[in-house]
Amino acid sequence: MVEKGNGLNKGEKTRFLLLDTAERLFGQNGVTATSLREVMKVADVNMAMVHYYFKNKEGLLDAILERRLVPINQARLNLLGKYALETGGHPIAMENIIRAYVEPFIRLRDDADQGGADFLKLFAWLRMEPNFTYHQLMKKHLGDSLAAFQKELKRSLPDKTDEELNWKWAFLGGTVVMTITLMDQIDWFNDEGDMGGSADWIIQNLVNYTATGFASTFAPEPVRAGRPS
Amino acid sequence: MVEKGNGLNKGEKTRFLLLDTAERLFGQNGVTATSLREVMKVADVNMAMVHYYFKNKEGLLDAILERRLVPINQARLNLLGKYALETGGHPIAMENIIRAYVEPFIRLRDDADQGGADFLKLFAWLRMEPNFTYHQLMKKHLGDSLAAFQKELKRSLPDKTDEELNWKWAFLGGTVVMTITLMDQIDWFNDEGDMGGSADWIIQNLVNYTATGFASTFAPEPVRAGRPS
DNA sequence: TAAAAAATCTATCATATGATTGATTTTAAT
DNA sequence: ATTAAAATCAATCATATGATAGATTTTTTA
Repeated sequence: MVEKGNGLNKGEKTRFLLLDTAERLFGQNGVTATSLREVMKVADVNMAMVHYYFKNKEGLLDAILERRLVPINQARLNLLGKYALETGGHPIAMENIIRAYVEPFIRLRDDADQGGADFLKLFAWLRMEPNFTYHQLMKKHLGDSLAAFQKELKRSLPDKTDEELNWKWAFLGGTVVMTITLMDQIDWFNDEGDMGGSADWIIQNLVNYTATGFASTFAPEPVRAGRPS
Repeated sequence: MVEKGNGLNKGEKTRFLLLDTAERLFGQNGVTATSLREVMKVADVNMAMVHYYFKNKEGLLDAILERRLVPINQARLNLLGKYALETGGHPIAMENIIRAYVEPFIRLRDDADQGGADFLKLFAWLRMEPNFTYHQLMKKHLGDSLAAFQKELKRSLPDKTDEELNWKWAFLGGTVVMTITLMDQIDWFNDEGDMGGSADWIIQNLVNYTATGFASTFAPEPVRAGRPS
């Protein structure tokens, strides 16, 4: 329900219906575990429609990712740009780099439609999935904005090696993914309730935690054959 | 090949063979994406053997988890006990709590057999998997040691709320999972090579990073209906 | 209103899956 | 050597899956 029923012709309507339904089921049960038949049944749409609109299951997933990640990337870059403007040429504070990356993403949770939250789960699952095809799909939709963040990262912490920054950025990714999983999962520790808290609160703490971690010191890089440091 | 072929009778031998093979394939391709037929084919063992030894696919996964996690939990608690002894009644330093938790786990990567590394991937994937059955399996095998760590955590950082500690512990989990994924994945950033480094180096940095993060400050906890703080 | 295009439907293909049964072989015990 | 138990095997069941082809309906265009 990203697009309400405003002025959509018949085809667009079922296309969106499929995207919404698949996003929900993929997020709730995982991509592999969700059959196209199930999607069609829930959406109350004919079997053949997936192939008509998306060619195949992978195409469907691709469209889901695109629909959400294009605006997300845009928002991330906008925020990054805003912070860059504020500092007037100086490096952006770590907190703000992280915030620019995390905030548009986590905020999906509070989207008017449940779809945002479902997408987050789908994304978290996808990030950990060993399936290479799915990974490539993700990178395809994330790749562009990543470079900008890497650049700002390096500017903000010029003394750190690329390897250290890459690892820490990955740590951030893991924290984000786990946050997503936990926001929605039953409490991992208590078997009841959730680990709720508003998106704002979570974002704030996630940013603080990660920014602090970025300040930590990595051990001297071990010498590795064939990789110039 | 956790157990070499010493003194195993026929049944135990194929049982271990199945565990090894399934662990490898589950880790490399994911549980859902790996069919029992594939496992049997690779192990060169008859189809019915899974059900003979493990009842079904879930039973197989269960056995895999148990084989690895029982010693891991033991090692974790041993380390924690060692550090507790060293401090002589005083709270254990955050670094050491985290190290006790992380080290036995990450070190699986350097096991003589590739199985340890495969298991790590399996575990990481499992942690993010929405499938509730699989989650319960994990908790069943992790539950016991978790309490001990929570207790030491609280002792070490008595001023933090339980909620903050739970969140940060979850952050640690996410970082660990991402580390596992990354240790073995082709470089997420550069499309080539891996993000290697010895297990020791990685553990050291992971511990530093996370311990630093634990010192960060959470925003004041928002009031939540029905949940006493 | 007639023709063209878009969208939907029914039916089906080819294959993969987890699971089970009952016969058969191998191993261990007497 | 004989017998009981353990382990393996081939064959099959019931079902689920992604995908496609071709007919049919609906919508749009001229």
